[in-house]
Amino acid sequence: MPGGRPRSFDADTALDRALEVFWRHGYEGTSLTDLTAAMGINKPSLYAAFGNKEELFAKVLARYLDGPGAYSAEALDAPTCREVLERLVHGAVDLTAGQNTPHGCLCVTSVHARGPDAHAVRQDAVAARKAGEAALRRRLEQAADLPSRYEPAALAALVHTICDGIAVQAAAGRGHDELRQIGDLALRALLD
Amino acid sequence: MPGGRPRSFDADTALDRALEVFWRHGYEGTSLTDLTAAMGINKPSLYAAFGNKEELFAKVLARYLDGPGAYSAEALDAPTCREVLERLVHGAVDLTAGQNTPHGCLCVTSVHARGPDAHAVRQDAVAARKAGEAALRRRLEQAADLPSRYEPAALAALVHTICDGIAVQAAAGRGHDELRQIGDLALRALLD
DNA sequence: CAAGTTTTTTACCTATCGGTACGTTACCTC
DNA sequence: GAGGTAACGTACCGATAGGTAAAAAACTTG
Repeated sequence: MPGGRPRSFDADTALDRALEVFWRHGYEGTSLTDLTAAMGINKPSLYAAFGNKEELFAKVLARYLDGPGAYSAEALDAPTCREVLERLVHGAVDLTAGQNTPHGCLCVTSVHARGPDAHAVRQDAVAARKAGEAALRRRLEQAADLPSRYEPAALAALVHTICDGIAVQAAAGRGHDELRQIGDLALRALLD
Repeated sequence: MPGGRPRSFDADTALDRALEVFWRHGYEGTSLTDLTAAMGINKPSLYAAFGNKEELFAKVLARYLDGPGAYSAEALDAPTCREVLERLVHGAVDLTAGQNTPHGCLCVTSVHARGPDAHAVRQDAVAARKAGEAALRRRLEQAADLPSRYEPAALAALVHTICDGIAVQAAAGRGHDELRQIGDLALRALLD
């Protein structure tokens, strides 16, 4: 029964192109023209495949979270508390100051999209951030080796705050190696 | 010789209104209509008094830095190293999660304005951030009580990173009291 | 009061924004 | 091959973006 002209582009690679653009220029700094140019499709194709700009961004954010941002969940599988935090901090540095990717974190830049049309987008980013922190808190609650001076919730919040700071620094132009040193210093202060 | 119609508004209070709007909605999320409405003047008056949107923002940023942001420079006058860092961190919490001001830091949100028309604005913000960190580094270099495990430059960078993280958390909706606890935990980890 | 100066107001400019109507093209099924 | 279906390209929509031209209004100086 179905038929119809087949799609001339791959939806996943198109999403990856959109991710690159949103990541580099932010939600508000990205126009539909930027998107269609990068994705290699026209506006009607974009709308048919992904909905409007907001919905496209939601799909892009999801792809970001379980692509480049997947380290954040995977870090929780590390055996020791120290290793979990190391992987989170080092992962944040690598993600936000990578060589072949835009600088900064999509989830952090999107929190700062505060124009009238960016409400939904900001909410999406805030929700993703809350989920990530809650996961870390649960991991720390069940840790046998958490230093006794820390409450899980408080440490989880602080670690996420430090990772946010790293993302800001990366977005402001600080390079990977310098950020790595900052991260290591933070880890030492927290755990030694 | 000079004469002319007198200005019907006060330039400084108009700047304060513009600051409130830019702070709340970001550079890219703020339109000239938003600005003129908040400032109580029309566009031609705005252009005559402050130049274009970019120049207005630069003036607003300067006003922000030595108004709400002045704590950052004043903190350096504290007698002890610990007190300097305390005042910086607590100041960041109060600034970014204040009751009567928008949440977040203008300087941090502006780093995330990455659209095509926001180049100059982003550069302004980055420059202000660099200056602030350099001032802290110099203060720590001349400190007699800097814990020996720290290099001044590295600690300055880390403290500013933590303050950036606090600003992000505030922009994402975390409240003042929670942020204060996060800041105190960071201070304890750094200095105890 | 007249001349000169500066601000204010209104109305408008072009470019671009996100989003869509519509006719054409390419495919599958019969 | 004919008919149905879905994506394609083009050309367009109203709204709004940042920015400005020009005349009316309010002041100072002579």
